[in-house]
Amino acid sequence: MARPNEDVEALLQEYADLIAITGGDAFKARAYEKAARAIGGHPGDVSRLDVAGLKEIPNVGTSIAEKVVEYVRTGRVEAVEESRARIPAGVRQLIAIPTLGPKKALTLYEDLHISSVDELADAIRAERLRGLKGFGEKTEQNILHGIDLMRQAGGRILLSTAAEAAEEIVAGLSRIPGCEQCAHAGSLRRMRDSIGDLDILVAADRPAPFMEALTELPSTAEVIAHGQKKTSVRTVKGVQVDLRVVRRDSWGAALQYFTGSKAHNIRTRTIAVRQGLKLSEYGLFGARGGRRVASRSEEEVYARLGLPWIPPALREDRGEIEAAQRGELPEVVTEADIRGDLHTHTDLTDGLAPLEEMVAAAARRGYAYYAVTDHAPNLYMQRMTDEKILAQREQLRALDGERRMRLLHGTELNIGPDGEVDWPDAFLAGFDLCVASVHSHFGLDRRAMTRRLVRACENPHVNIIGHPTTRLIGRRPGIDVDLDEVFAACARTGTALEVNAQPDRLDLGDEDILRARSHGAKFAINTDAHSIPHLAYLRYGVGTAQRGWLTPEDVVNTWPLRRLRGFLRKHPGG
DNA sequence: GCCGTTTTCGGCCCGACTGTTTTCAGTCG
Repeated sequence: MARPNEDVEALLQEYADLIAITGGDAFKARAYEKAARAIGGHPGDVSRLDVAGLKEIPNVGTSIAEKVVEYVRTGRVEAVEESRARIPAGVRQLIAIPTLGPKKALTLYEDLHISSVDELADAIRAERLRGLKGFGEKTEQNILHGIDLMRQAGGRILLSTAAEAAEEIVAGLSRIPGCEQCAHAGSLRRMRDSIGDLDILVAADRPAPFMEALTELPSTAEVIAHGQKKTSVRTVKGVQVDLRVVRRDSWGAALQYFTGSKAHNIRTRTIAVRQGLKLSEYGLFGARGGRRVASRSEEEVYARLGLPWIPPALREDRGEIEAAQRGELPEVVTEADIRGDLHTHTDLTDGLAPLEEMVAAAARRGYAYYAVTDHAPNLYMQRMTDEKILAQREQLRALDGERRMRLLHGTELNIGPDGEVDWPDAFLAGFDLCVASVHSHFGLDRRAMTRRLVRACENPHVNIIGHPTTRLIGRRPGIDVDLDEVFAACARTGTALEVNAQPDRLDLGDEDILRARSHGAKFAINTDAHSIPHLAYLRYGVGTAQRGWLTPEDVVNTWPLRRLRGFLRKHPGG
């Protein structure tokens, strides 16, 4: 089984949804949700555990442990199958629509026999929802808007989903004899925030074994096209994968070509033409004689065009060609530059792992420092208190310095509608750093929202604006705010903007980062980890930062601790 | 369904907001 923890998490979440839709015990549904999250966030491989081992995971009891074992052994769970038989899959799709939950979904199914998003959209247009209990005009509009949002995502998948699928496929194909090189290309290699399909590239003499292998992978659900040079499949998770096999001596040109972007490639091909050359996926050729002048590596291809190698994340024709020609390409930040994570949670609030386990996992990543920033009291459901956070601080101080990693005690404050935060100044002064984020009142008008965020920046204790736009990719647009004013305020006050690495956030996104950087703002690339596996999401944040042209100088958590502490004091020039 | 120095039953993160109601259900964080 490929990604057992994620598979099990998805299955239990589905069961929780089905229980909720069928009007089952809400607490039972929540129990499955909690178990799903716990298993998704469990660092070990759950497919290797027996019932007793599984029960040691918090929120997993006998019943769920037995279902997990049943799933690992047989690939299915009888109880889930029974629920699936009662509720069509399309009904479950309905609750993915923002503002539409399980209760409304069941009403739509029972009263109007609606069992897909398309049917729902049609029914609203045909005014079939009129008179349905609990459905008014505004509800119809909200649902239609939610459906629009979903469709805008256009079947694109999250960066993390794409990366995990690609790595699995690359690993599988790399094992085949005759594989000289294998890698992913396309928008995944450029680390876009969502991915349409996967491009996998192999260098080998004989394409056939690789084409065959792709169609036979356990993750392959459907073969879309199966040819000599290209094979396309759809995975069980609905991701389209295009595989191309090239000869080894074309590897560099092919990788460059299939990495894109299209706009970047148009520029490189134009440069080739001006030099009397022709660039294709097979190589860089003399236009007349067709003699191959470069193709083995990307470096060689770029060099022959008079350019340094350009990091994939920059290849969007957003000025990287010109910068490269001037010799002014940014030395973009890499994962190795990051010295610590400045936004993380523990099980004191909604994280899964206790403090000492999160700290140990962070230390294993080789960080020089690490900040714990659990939620503040105004996120009421987390039930934070002064006593709890102070007790955590003591516990954290006791762990400080183990394995040479320094610990910072922080919190994630809630920015209220007026820009105020949870605690008074005197209490905030006790933290090493404060992240402040918008978690409510998403609908303020632009002026109020802008004033709100600027006020947060002006708070002398607020060091980082967490997930600044609060967008959720494919689910919720960012808040309506004058970002330029916020970015200017960040630069003026010494408040960093977060590049939140959670794959469904990636917030700020690349274009906003570029704008913020032009204001002179600083950044912090943070995982917002709620479990140990989340610490590895850092790479998606780094990729996003690279797309925003950030260098280590721009990113405060690449700095040595001493310099970071100076920044956290927010004194001008500090 | 999970959990327990309030334990084997009876709770379960709590409150705000929205839209539909006419006193509250549903959804969200």
